[in-house]
Amino acid sequence: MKHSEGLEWAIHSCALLAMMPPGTPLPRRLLAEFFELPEPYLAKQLQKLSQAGIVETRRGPRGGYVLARKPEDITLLQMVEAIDGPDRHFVCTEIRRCGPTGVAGKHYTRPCGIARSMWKAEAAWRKELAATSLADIQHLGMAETPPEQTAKAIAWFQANLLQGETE
Amino acid sequence: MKHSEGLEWAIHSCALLAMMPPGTPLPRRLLAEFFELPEPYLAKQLQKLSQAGIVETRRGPRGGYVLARKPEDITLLQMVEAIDGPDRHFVCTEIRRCGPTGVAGKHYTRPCGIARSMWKAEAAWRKELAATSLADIQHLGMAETPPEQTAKAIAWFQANLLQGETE
DNA sequence: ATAATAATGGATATGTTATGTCCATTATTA
DNA sequence: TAATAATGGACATAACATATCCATTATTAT
Repeated sequence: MKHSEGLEWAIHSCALLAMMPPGTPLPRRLLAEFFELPEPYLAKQLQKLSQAGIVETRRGPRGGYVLARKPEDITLLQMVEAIDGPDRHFVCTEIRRCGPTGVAGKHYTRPCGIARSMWKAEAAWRKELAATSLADIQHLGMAETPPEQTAKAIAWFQANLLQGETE
Repeated sequence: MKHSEGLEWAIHSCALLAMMPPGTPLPRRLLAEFFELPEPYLAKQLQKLSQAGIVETRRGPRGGYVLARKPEDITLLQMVEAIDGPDRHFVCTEIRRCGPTGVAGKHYTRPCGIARSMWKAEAAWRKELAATSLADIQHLGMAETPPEQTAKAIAWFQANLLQGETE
């Protein structure tokens, strides 16, 4: 029971896109290089973000990924559901109906109480995720990123992404 | 990203143990038969519950499993952690330190904000689980179990568990 | 138009975890 | 002493996450 590592990549990718100057698509190759991630698999995660409408894509030269909405309007829950899917974590297989004492399904009017209790806890989790936006995460990130890294990152993007931009 | 099916079995097993007359150990064979579950694999789940101190075991004839505490004192969180482990679901691999712009680990004073946000949501989930006891679940279960099933269950236990008890 | 760039989506391979089974051992009761 | 029942280790299988590859489509610059 743990989240896929791809989720971590996806959220960090969104956080990075949120820091880019507006209207500057970031190609997958640079994203993968920036985090030292395997590009083909990262592609799968970005595809899911794209299909979920969280990022938009621009094909061709000078293309890449951009956020589809303002960071304030992208929640952690949306990113999590884009990658891990919308399904509940606790699956009820209705074992209460099985065995020698089970009765016909129609006699069970409500979902099993165990499932409902588990789902209630999941709802609390989702609520917290829905209350956290990419802007909130950005804010946390700014406070904790070492200044050295920020400087290096700016220089790196200058060299790799924006080279020739001003020629 | 979903819970193991064994978790469902474990919680239902505890709920069943909670309904047994006090001091009556329920052997694994009957538990498995009652829910139509594969006994050897159910054994693994019960072992975890036993190691976590949630159930106690009695070996030998007339042995089996009994709850180690009153249902009020067993929480959903304890059962979940017994089966799925205590680890966090979101694992932070610190990819912020990777790549061409990462700096030495000592410069990062706090855990990554993305991880902290995910963990905050998990804390809300755990809090809800910790607030739900086996007694609460029992209460929900009683309200939703068809009377026919209750009758069949009592008869079945009379026939299988308590036979010869009063001879 | 053409060449180069970049995302898409399908197919496939690999590795890890969950699921399931088996058995020898230990503990307990009749 | 024989039967019952949990324990824990070893092992097999199935499902899912991770990873790679490639042909295709879309776009931009020349």
